[in-house]
Amino acid sequence: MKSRTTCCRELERWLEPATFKALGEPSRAALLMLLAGTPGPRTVGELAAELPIDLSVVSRHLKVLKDVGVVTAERSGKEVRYRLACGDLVHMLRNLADALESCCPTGITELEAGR
Amino acid sequence: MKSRTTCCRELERWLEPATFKALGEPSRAALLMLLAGTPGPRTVGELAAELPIDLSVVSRHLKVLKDVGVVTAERSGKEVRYRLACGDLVHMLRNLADALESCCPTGITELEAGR
DNA sequence: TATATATTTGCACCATGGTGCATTTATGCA
DNA sequence: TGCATAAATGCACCATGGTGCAAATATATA
Repeated sequence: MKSRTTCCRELERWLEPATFKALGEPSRAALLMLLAGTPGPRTVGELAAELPIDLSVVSRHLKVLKDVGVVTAERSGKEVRYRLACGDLVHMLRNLADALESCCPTGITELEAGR
Repeated sequence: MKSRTTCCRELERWLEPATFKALGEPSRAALLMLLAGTPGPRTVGELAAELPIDLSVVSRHLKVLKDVGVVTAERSGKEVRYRLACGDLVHMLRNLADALESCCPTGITELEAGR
């Protein structure tokens, strides 16, 4: 098990507020699920067609997700194809879980969780 | 590997916007790190003493974290001891990571991550 | 160049929410 | 009961940000 000071550095590294704020907005969470729901990239128009919000708003949400590295964008002619950065996201979540687990004394944790 | 429809249900289950919104606020992220940084519970006053915000604000932030299950509260005399629900949080993060991984075709994912 | 389509950006509106101060509530003790 | 301490709540202020519409930009094609 890592030391407590080490786990705190790890926590600070992976608990990026901007990323969680990006994922914490319902419309953006819906976008993420749409992107995860089908293989391959999707255009802004395709995504907007499946949500009850304006295309321009979808474009802005995708920019937010791109800025925190949750999605990647690639222009293809007139369209821009957005793709979920699945590997990076999974990597972040697992590292954060590991960091938290390093911090929390397992015994107490299990007790608290009531299992 | 789970089917795509299954992974979407799992995603919807674990990608709770309220939880991520709670973690996406810098002051609350700081609270989480303080709670993870030392073993055992902390009182509102102790936590407020380590942050540049008013005690009342800390109290409110802790309520938000409690409402989404990130921390637990236990009154002990005049004090209220807040504790990180570490096990639940780790559980949620790992399940979310698994759901995402089930959705994303691994080959494409690895390519995107540039590894 | 002119036109059409896809996306982004400027703008204004408005809801949400983070903040501090003052007050209230909860608890323990004399 | 009265007083002191810890925490929560009411309130007002203000910054942030989600939203739609219109205009601007990017790209392909005639």
